[in-house]
Amino acid sequence: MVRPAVTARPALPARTARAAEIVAAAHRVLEAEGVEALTMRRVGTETGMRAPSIYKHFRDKASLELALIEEGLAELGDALHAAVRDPGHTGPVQALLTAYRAHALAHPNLYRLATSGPLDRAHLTPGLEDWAGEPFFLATGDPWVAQAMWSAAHGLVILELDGRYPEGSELSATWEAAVAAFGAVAAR
Amino acid sequence: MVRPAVTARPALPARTARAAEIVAAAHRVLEAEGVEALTMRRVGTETGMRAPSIYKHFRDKASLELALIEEGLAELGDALHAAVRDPGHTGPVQALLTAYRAHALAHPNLYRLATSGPLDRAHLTPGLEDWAGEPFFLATGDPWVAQAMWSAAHGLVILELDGRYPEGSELSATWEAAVAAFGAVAAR
DNA sequence: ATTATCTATAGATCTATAGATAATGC
DNA sequence: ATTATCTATAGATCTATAGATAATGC
Repeated sequence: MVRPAVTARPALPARTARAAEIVAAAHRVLEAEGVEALTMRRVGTETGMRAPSIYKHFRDKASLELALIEEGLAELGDALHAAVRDPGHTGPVQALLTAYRAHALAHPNLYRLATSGPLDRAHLTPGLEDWAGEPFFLATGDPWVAQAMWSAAHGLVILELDGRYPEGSELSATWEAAVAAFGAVAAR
Repeated sequence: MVRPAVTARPALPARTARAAEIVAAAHRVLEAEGVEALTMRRVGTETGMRAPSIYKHFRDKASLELALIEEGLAELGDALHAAVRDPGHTGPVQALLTAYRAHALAHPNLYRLATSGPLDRAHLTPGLEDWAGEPFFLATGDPWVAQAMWSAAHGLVILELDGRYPEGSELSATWEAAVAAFGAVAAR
């Protein structure tokens, strides 16, 4: 369920300056070179240190990745909340889907890391996922329509990022079809 | 675009008996143990040989994976064509989405391998992707609605396979919402 | 003769730890 | 004293090739 009633963005965990630098370096490496380049060695050199030193700031690679995932969800949530807050003349469903696609295409590798594969919820900032998904509830007024629309947006985006659409695809027409479909069942 | 006018399932490449055994073994390993278990060594032992021997039958690991991807697309296409051929009392949109989810959940690892990440189209059997997606056109009557619906189905399924839905999610309600949304814009 | 298989191994990674050394804080 | 860093390296893989040996086909 995409839950309503989450109002403010949950605070991400506090970090020392050095840990924040490492996360920023990892973010740069990931976005510029892809997830297969995201190694402790590469993050180290990007930060100006050796790989083993990172372990003084992060217990293991998974916890560094989790920090990136939280950044990704927070930034995605920011973009989506902004879209439903000021939907313009198009209506909230179209505004939300347009913002979703634009954000994912602008940060493809972080988007993929944050939304694909299993998620270690036990260590994720509580409420962050709900907060990021809340705009879908705000745009549709129904938790199940909201969840279906979020899932659809993810499907459209991830297939585009993975280069999965056959040649000749008119992605804008595909997105318009999704807007029409969910616009037809949104309660507001 | 999800193209119409593809009628018969394209024939998959011919294989020697040994190559077919290797693909079958790889299929078993993948489905039972996940993609990280799909190594040449593991496929070898499953076939009763050593890893290097596989290279007499497949040029490299990627071409063995491509064989699995083609099997996955062919089996998915079979299931979807069957659903639109005999939609029952529910109508084609619901029949198709129900079949899509059921097939993916029944073969999660092969589904993921066949639909996630980049695809080496240059070596894929021509027409196979189009044929697998054709049921979406048959169910909706419009190529862009079809492509949006296929993308949405993929999003719903991949998030379920990845354990991405928050606790308390009623996935059947989410799928019903998707059925309602695309049922509202389908031209037939 | 040719093909399929085997053993052995090159070569390329990666994560993470151990232990030494340098820098910083009280 | 404590913390951050370094070098060195253990340990774990994996893909793919080289070259020898066994099995099969004419």
